[in-house]
Amino acid sequence: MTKPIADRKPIRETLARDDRFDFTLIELLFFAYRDFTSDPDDILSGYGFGRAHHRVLHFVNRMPGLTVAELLDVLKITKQSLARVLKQLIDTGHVTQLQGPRDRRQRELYPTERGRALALALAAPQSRRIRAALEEAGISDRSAIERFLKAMVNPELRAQIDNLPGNDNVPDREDPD
Amino acid sequence: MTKPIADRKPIRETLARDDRFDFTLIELLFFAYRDFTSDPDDILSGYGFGRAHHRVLHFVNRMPGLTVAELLDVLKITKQSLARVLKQLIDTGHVTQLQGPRDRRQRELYPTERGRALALALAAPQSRRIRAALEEAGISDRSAIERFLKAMVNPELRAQIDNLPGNDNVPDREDPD
DNA sequence: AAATTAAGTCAATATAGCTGACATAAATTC
DNA sequence: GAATTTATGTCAGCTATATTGACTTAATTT
Repeated sequence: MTKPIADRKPIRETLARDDRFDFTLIELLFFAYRDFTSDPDDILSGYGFGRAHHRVLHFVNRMPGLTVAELLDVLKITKQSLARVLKQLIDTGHVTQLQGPRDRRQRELYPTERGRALALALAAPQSRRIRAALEEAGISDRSAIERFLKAMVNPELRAQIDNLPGNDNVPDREDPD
Repeated sequence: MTKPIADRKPIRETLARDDRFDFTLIELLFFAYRDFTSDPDDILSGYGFGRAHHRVLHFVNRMPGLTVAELLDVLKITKQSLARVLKQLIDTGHVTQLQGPRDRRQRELYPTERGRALALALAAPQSRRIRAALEEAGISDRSAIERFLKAMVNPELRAQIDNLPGNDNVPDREDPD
């Protein structure tokens, strides 16, 4: 006997239709997100940057002056992971650090002109894709998409989304009945 | 002069409201997808598996008998990337290979009982999250979410989605007017 | 018989994340 | 004022996931 690795008999049936599983939306989220991120990925590779740089650049542009700790909290990565990426963005003149005015231990992060331009260049194709999708899909109630995606986020993190500029206008659905 | 790295002057203004950019949906997609994938990630780490194993396992379960080449085409990764992950799934008895009946060069991939069970265990929390989100967001027209996500996918890949079992019922919107 | 195809494998590389340990400076607490 | 905590930065090493390129084997097609 080689190894008792259970039963290797092949299952030939696909997954049955089952109310407990939503394969359609699971797969749509996978494919949609993959193509959604491919637009900026192509641009970034020209700079030697990756998706990690994009995320840092995006939030530094959306929340200019946020501290390193705040950025870590938004991205949910470790200080060491951020370090390399942030250093590259600073070295290439996309991001600038300023000593915190109240607490001089803090480093406030700001985009430079160059960093702002790159952030917009990355957001442009993603925005075009979203706009085209809303139109093609004939979405009349855009807020339904926003409510759904927001409800997919862990509840304790939703406040963070509201605190981003221009996002406080999407209430968590306060029961309109 | 140190290095002419353009202008390092910090930009203190956040990104202006601008019709050309959809920061709200860009960020919602980021946060929603991150939390959506965190559910299976936690389970997978207990097996020493990662997200790559999840994707392979998922599609082998959804399309039992698909060949290695077909799987590569769905995942859009290289043969060498798949090799390690697939080998681990086969070694642990989650996936089985059968020689193709027509073309004996092909290897048809099937889930085992164990692989089927794990695929369902991974789909369960994701499906629960989706169901809760649809409910919390008060989505009356679920098909709008499906149409939007599908329209986010590159057009040439949408046929692939239709070919998955149970998905041929979400037309690309053939202009209902 | 020759060319092509499906799959597998070897080696090297890149990116993005991780843990743990430690250093520095500034702020807070005792 | 001394001790502790906090914010940031940095070193070293590790893991997972992907890449490219080169090559092999076996089977099919031309």
